[in-house]
Formats: sequence, C-alpha cells, structure tokens
Amino acid sequence: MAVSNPETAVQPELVAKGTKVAKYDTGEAMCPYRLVLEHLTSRWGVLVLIELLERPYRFSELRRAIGRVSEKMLTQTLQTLERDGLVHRDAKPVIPPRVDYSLTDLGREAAQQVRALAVWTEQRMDAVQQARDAYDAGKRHS
Amino acid sequence: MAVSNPETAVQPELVAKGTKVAKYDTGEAMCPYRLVLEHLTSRWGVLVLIELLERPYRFSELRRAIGRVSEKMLTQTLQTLERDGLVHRDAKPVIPPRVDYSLTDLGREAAQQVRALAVWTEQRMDAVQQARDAYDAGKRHS
DNA sequence: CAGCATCCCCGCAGATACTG
DNA sequence: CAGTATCTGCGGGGATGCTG
Repeated sequence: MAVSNPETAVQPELVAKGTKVAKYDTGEAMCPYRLVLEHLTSRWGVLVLIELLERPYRFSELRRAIGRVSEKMLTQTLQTLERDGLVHRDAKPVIPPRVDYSLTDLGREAAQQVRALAVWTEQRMDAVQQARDAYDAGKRHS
Repeated sequence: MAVSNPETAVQPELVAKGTKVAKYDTGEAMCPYRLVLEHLTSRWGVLVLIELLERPYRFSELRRAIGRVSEKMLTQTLQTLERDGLVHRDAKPVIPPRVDYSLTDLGREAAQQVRALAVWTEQRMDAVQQARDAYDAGKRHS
C-alpha cells in the first residue's frame, strides 16, 4: 500500500480533562493518523473545510452556508478541527459575541486536498449516476 | 463556494428492490453529490480505495490488509462502491468461491484523490500532533 | 471462501433549554 | 450571537449463525 496502514491497536486518544469531546471520536483505539483522516473526511468536516477555503466565516454564517447542520454538530466539528490545528478560532470580546473561523496554513493544505476530491465527485456525478442505473438494472432482472 | 452545495432536499435514493442497502446510507434526503462524497470519505471506503489502488484483492485478503474491519462492513462498503461504478467485482464460478475486487477507471480517479488526502495527512501528522498538544495545554490552565 | 440474515447494543446526532 | 448542558431515539455496526 502507498500509505502506512497500522493495524496495531493504539491507546485511546488523550483529551483535555473535563471535556467529553473524545466521546464523539469514532474510534477509541485507533492510530492517530486514521483519526485525523476521519476528522477531515467526516460528514461536516469536509463541508466546513471547503467552505472556509473561500473566506473566513462567522459561526451562524457558516451554519447557513452549509445548511442542514445542527448547531451542536457544527460546534463539535469546529472544535475538533481547531484542536487538530486546521481551523483558527477568533473570538472577539464584544457584545453581542462575534466569532470568526478561518483556516490555518495547515488547514488550507488539507482543505485543498478535500476540495479536489469534492470537485472530482461533482464533475463525475453523471458517470456515477450511469453506473448506478446500470447496476440497478442488472439487479432487477435477476 | 468552489463546489455546489445544494441545501435543497432531494428525494431518498432509489435502491434495488429487496435490498436494504439504503438503510446504511447516512442521509435519507440528500443531494446525490453529497451522498457519493460520503461513500468516498466513509470510514472504510477511504481505506478500500487506497488499498485497491495498489492492486486487485480478494475479499478476505482485503479484509486482512485493512484490518479491524468487520465482514459486514467490508461487504457493504464494496457493494456501495460497486454500485457507484468505482469498484469492479469479479466473481469466479469455482469451488471454493473466489471473488476479486479491483478499481474501475472511474474508481482509480477517485482513489487517487483520496490517496492524496491520506498521504497529506500522514506527512503532516507531526504538525497536527503539535497543534493538539498546544491546544490541550491551553485548555488545561483555563 | 464469500457472503447473507438476524439480533442487539452503544454512541452519534437531533431537540430542547439555558448562559455569558 | 455563540455557544454549553442534558435527554433521548434510532440506526450504524459488531457478533453470531447459516448457505451456496
């Protein structure tokens, strides 16, 4: 394989005490590499990264842009990505509160990879759809 | 945004009658584009695509190569990817049964995108780990 | 060997209410 | 506005058993 694929178990990820963030990580015993990859490829992680590649967003602005993401999941996703050093959180001490999210340099690199995948998917959707139709047609008469 | 992001609801995906594959799709009402993207970025989908990029694999061979994937999940993942036209399934009518899985041309394109992301992640793991340590250190004294 | 069927549990994610 | 805290369900996914 091209990339390492450690099947050896690794200790559960250490988390800041008092938080329950770890609960939301898919695997308790997984190599860090796979864990980060899952953050990047997570349902909302993908969309957040792509969106932030365009420009910084405020919280609710981002929520509206993505659409159909609950407040909780967006918060969780952003925290995870922030902890991984991919997203920068800028909380301004004003009333009402204003928090801007943007990509770090590291996050920009990651987001570009993710976007490339998303762009490919969008461009090839018609081919995928054709394949599906063919697949379903084949199953129907069987 | 760089890629379209349809927030409009779309009808549930049609599936071959008699199967319950659709149950395992994350979203019942989602645009096809996001659905395919989730197949590609799914936990096991990512690893399957990367592995098959090297060479064709038999079922159990693939299972061993990935490690820690249940038989059920691997079957599901492969079926989903096959339906999307990314994976080719070659079942030889011999006893004992032998089934080879390989990438289609379409799948190879997708897998390359996915692998690029995985490679990036692996290369940047140290930076991510540093960011995490800094994040956790910041939270500890707060 | 390569699956399919069934059972069942845990944890993700949504909904709701509350705070700075 | 931008979050936290708590409750709850339901479906993803593991385990087991059976078939061609």
